[in-house]
Amino acid sequence: MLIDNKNIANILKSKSLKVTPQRLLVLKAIINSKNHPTAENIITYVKKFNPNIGIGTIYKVLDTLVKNKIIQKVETYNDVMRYEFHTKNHHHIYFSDKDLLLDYYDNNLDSILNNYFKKKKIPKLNIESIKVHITGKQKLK
Amino acid sequence: MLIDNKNIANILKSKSLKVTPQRLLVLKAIINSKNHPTAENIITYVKKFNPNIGIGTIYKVLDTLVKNKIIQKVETYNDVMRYEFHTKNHHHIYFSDKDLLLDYYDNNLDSILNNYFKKKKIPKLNIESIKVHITGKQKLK
DNA sequence: TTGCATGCAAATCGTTTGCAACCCA
DNA sequence: TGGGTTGCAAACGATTTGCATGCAA
Repeated sequence: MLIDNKNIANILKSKSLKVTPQRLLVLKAIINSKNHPTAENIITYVKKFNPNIGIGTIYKVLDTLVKNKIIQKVETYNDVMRYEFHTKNHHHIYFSDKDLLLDYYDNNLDSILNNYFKKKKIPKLNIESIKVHITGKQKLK
Repeated sequence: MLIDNKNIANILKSKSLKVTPQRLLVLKAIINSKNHPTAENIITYVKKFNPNIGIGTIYKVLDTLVKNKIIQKVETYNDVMRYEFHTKNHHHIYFSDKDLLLDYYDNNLDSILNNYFKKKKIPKLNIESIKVHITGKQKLK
């Protein structure tokens, strides 16, 4: 998918959100980011192109995007929020030695898990997503 | 496992940590808690038995316990820390409609995943744990 | 035009820190 | 006794809030 401002504007329009330069910038920051930017990462990126943008505005935009399911919050072990573009199901690999979180796509794994939980029903739960979180350290050699 | 102060003291001693009333209380709060208490939950519990304990002390005790792998931090989607007693590998079920996080034990699932990743090596990664995170909503009927 | 969005600054709140007094081993 | 631990209060830092102004539709 090629990303330009028109594409991003369409994402906003599809949710009946007003298209503003601030929202375009914030959303572009997240889409262009390789790995789960923190609010601080996003602020740094956005300020390069619009130094006058308010921090509060950025947080409000992030909140709006999350509420509209355009982006989502990522679970973390420390206390800063990370965000990612809302995309198809994927898993996470966490390098604990580096506090680095990578996406991991594996259709094969997805179907194994889906089949497993299709058979093994969990009482009173409608499953919406099944994600695997792998923790490890970098192999040195 | 029956838990009394002697058991908890032994956990601390096994890590060569000094046994103090504050540490006993904090650790007891976590062990007795059914589901992943926040620091605030722990503070409330502990203050019932020792109103004079300092908030800073509680955070320092939590930090010490995490560093000694007696407890661990739990990944969350909001910005408060949650803790759990360090125990054998388990998975999490998250009820998004209630912000409720439950433990899920499944040896069968564990071996499926371990076998899968034993075959499918991930480059440059020494896996330490594989956890499944299931998100869903409560089934209404 | 009009209501939603922005910029700004103050406020909030969970967590951390520094240090003197304390107390477990 | 001595070094790790505690209590306290101030500091910190990420995020939120309120409000006047601005701007997209």
